[in-house]
Amino acid sequence: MSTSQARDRLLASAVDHALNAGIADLSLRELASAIGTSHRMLIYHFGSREGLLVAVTRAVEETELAALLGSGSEDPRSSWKRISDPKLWPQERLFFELYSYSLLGRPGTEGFLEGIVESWVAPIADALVEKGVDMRTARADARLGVAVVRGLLLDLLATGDRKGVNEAFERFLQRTSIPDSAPGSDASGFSDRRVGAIFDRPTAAR
Amino acid sequence: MSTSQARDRLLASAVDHALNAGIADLSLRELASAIGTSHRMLIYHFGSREGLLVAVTRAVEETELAALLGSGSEDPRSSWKRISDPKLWPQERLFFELYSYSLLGRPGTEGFLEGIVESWVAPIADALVEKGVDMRTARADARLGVAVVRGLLLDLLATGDRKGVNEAFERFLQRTSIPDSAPGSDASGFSDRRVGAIFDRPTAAR
DNA sequence: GTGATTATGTACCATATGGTACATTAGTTC
DNA sequence: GAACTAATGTACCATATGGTACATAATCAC
Repeated sequence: MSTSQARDRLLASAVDHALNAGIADLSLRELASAIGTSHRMLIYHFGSREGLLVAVTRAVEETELAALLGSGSEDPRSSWKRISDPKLWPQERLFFELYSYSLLGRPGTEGFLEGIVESWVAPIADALVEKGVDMRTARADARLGVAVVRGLLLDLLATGDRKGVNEAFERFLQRTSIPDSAPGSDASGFSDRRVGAIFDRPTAAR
Repeated sequence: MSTSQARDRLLASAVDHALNAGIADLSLRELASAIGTSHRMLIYHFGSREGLLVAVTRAVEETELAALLGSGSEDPRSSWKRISDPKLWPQERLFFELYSYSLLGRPGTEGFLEGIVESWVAPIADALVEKGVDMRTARADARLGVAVVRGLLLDLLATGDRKGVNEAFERFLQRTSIPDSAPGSDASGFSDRRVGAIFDRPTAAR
């Protein structure tokens, strides 16, 4: 195993290829010839097939976190629009593929599930707490929001029906805020007009 | 390929084994020895590895529909309680595994996505419409509900944290103006007496 | 019982796989 | 330019895989 530029390039290519072809039944030789190298080189740089899987898994993990938490504060519609953009579909498909491998304990993907919920929930919940929502409710709401996003992404990837999925997301928003009516009549953090708090990062302190 | 009792038994065993071990990297020989037969027999009864995959996929599909839509009308809490029962986890894990394979176009799982959203959404939406919700809203709400369930299942499978996930689901119910379950006054649409409709497999909007 | 169909066992094959041994080239350091 | 290390190529190996050929047993029809 090595840590070099060559390795980095190879990894980038490998991830890129996995975005389109998946990673399940990918043999070293297939992958190698697809990205213009030899299976010998993959083993040289990653130690083994499993080592490669680990590397790809970590890369996807990081990309996913970055991509889905977005940059800074956004209103939820913008967040959703960005997240549900077809350009990200391969990334998300791969995410779910690795998710299921990890659920099955497939070697090389062990760490993938660690914090896969918490790393999204925590920042969202924190933001809600800052708005005065009690911690318990905030966490439940955040967790629900994450589930909605992931559930709708699954739908979107399967059906490709952006319109229908967007309407469902819209309903989620409508139901979780009290548009224009008396604030304070709902204990939910979502009752804030700026529902986007859900997607704020912790660092986007306000 | 054949259609016999022997085949049925084999299929049942295969599904059962797949529930624990997944189906991705399952070789015919592994599976065969695990369920007490020979890889020769699997090929005899299913034609090929892919044929076996198709059979298993279909079985999982059916089981999933039956298991998740439940029997008869229930209030949403009961439905969720049943669906999120640890006994069903292997089933659901396999469901998500096949979901991701199908997303990747893996041979043998092609049909899996067909109606994978619609077959759940339609009956729920119908129930909502019968309660006076307009069709468009009903469909959006139903779709959201399906996403919530699947999203929370993903969470549950990864974290095993029933308590936390249950709280999130509870928040969903609270927000959907579903009053604390008075049976019959259930506006969630998760209760549906016409379960048979489920099997009229409407085709998905792809 | 006989004959046919179904079911299973044994043995094999061509192929692909992950991994290794060993040699060779390209770069960098001194 | 010599010495050393990183990078790559060639060739190979043991193993596992899906699938097949062929023989054999079991089951059932008549």
